[in-house]
Amino acid sequence: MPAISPERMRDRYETILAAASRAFAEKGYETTSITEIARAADVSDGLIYKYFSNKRDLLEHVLRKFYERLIEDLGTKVARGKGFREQLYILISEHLAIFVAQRDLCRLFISEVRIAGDYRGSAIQQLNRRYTSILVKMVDDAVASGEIPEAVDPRVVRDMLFGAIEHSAWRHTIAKRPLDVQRMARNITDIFLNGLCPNSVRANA
Amino acid sequence: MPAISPERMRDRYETILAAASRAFAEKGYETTSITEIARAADVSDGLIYKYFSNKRDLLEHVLRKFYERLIEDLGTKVARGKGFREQLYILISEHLAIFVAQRDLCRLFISEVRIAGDYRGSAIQQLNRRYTSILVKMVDDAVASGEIPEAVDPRVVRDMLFGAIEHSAWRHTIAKRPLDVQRMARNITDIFLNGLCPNSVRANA
DNA sequence: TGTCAAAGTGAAGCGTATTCAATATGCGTA
DNA sequence: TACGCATATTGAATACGCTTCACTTTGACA
Repeated sequence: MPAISPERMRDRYETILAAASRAFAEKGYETTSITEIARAADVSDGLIYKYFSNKRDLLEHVLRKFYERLIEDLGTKVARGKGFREQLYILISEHLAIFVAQRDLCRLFISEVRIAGDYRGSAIQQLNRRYTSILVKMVDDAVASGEIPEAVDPRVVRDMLFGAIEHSAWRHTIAKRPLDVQRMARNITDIFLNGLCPNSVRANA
Repeated sequence: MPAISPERMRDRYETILAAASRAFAEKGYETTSITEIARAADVSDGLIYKYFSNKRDLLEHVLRKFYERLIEDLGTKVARGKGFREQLYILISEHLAIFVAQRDLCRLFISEVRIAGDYRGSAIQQLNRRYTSILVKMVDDAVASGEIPEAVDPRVVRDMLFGAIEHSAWRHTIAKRPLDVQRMARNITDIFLNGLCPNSVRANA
């Protein structure tokens, strides 16, 4: 016999989450206080702790919601491409586009999630796995179909590619410089596909 | 007419800096308190604020010292290589090696420096510029000598390469998995030089 | 050896996350 | 419709950590 209907509780949860999302995205995690979030959601400070175990947990829920949508979107969009080369371009440009469309949440994710000591094994890491596995599968398929050499390790490609994209986008994010998604996506795709010195001997040193 | 000799002040400064460096590297920035650092350096809490303007400033001095040594080392080591390909391999493997030798300070750098709102224009960013300019110069020279095509934008390469290296190393850092520097350096160098699909048509979409 | 500018102290101030005892609310029931 | 009670909700108290500041100690120099 609950004191309140499940719908209302769901409402409260969503309201707090939305308020936190807006505040964190706008002002950053550290500089946003629980009191501010509480005011924005029109609840008391204490109530937040009935819905979330602490401030960090609140952040995690915010980013989880954000990430979940991303995965769906990327999966369907990449699936439309035919062949490895086209799919790679789509993945890169879509990933870059997110940095433009959701700059503040991306900044929040990169600056706050990474540092968490408990990232390993966290729900967010699970989501990251699913997100990046889209690329890993692409590379696996391309190796199987002979589009790219067997020597290529999909996990190395994954780390390199997402690192390259995020670092490139990050620069524009903090500089608040506009980011030409198409151009950058073409640049990155080109280097990944063809390298800096096409047609040269493999392996060094 | 100073109350104390400059040497002794220098000593105090170094002692506090060393204590902070150890503590931050070991426990992280947020979880280390000023009181802990003060105790480790055998001074009072208040004195730290005579040498550093605040906790963040203390962190910045720690990372600056760390970075300054890196720049010197990388510059001289890369200069030993002959030609772009060899120099690129050296740069990548040396950069990766730092993550192994100085794991904790690297983690501190990546997790704390990036997020700072005042990163742009900071002393640390200046150092980062100098560090990455080693690669930019390499690429400029390689373009000039015809080793790589003119179409390649050195700044794109810079962002991609350092992003790729750091992301790859980061995974091993947080997982506390050992990192095979030679192998990873060869993998990364190979993909950057030759790409995933060697000998194919340029540009997509 | 005395002076005093500066090094050094540490407790108080302040801001914020978190807890908890008290209160208000509204669902289920008669 | 009204009552009982589980629980949603409150907000003041607590805890903790950075920072300040009024005061004390030190030691270089005359």
